[in-house]
Amino acid sequence: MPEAPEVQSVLDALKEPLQDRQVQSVECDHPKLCANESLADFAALLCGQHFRAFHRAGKWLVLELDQYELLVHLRMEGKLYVVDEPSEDPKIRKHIHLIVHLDDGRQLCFQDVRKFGRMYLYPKPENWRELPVLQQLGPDLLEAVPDIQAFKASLARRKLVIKQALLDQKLIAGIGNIYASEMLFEAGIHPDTPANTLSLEQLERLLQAGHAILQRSLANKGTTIRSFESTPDHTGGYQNQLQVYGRKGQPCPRCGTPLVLEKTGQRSTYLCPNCQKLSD
DNA sequence: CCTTAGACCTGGAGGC
DNA sequence: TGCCTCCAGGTCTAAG
Repeated sequence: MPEAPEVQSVLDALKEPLQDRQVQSVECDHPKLCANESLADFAALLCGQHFRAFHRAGKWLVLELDQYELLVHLRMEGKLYVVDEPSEDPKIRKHIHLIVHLDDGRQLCFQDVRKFGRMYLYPKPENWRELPVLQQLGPDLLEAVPDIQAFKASLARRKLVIKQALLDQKLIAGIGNIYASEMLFEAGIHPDTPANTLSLEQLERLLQAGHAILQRSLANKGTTIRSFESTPDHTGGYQNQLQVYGRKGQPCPRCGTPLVLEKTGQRSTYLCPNCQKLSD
């Protein structure tokens, strides 16, 4: 579900309620939630810690504690939010897999229908950016437009199409399936173009467009297609500005040609067959 | 090293 | 109403 703007929206919503709060106790019913600690150790290590700082890298949330970094990846449908009391609706309640009780009586909840979301708990390094999982990530496109020469070089010896390259977090971080379609449309590039055939100018146009789209989406608190909420009842607003994603058959906003849906590497891709020509 | 299919999960939507 | 199939904002793994 969430891409960089949605993750940033979640993080922004957590900062105020979590700042300097202490963990009193932890309830967790999902042994696989924390990928690098047993359930018992995970809960025990969290207890007594205070939330001290908050960061995002790509689609990762980084919650800094006194002695640990808690990394959270929401994957497709994970939600992380603070409430006075979690919902009593059993349909929601059954998907809350972690409750962290805070010293002000409020509760940090992790809710995830599909149980794809994952957390890691690591001892705090000197700098949070040294965390092993984050070392794998390419430059973050929400944060800045990366160096285009370097990006081109990273694609040079790869045999993959540009749509797939945009989704590879090692090459560039923060883009997901929605914004990949949007930025390719904005830049007028066909998703199946071999990534290593794009010119510097094309890549520049693509990443500039992508950065602007991610920033604009963040300003709207993200995109809500199915289920995204930064906090309960707070949906994003960017879905109203999507140009192509989810709009199969509707007229291209630029030329009026019906938009099409195709699969690239098992994932849906939306494009305008007229504005985004293959060949070259 | 790189690429690709399958796995991980659940629920909603649409066809019959 | 019920059953079946397909689909979903992501990423890891196993195998070629």
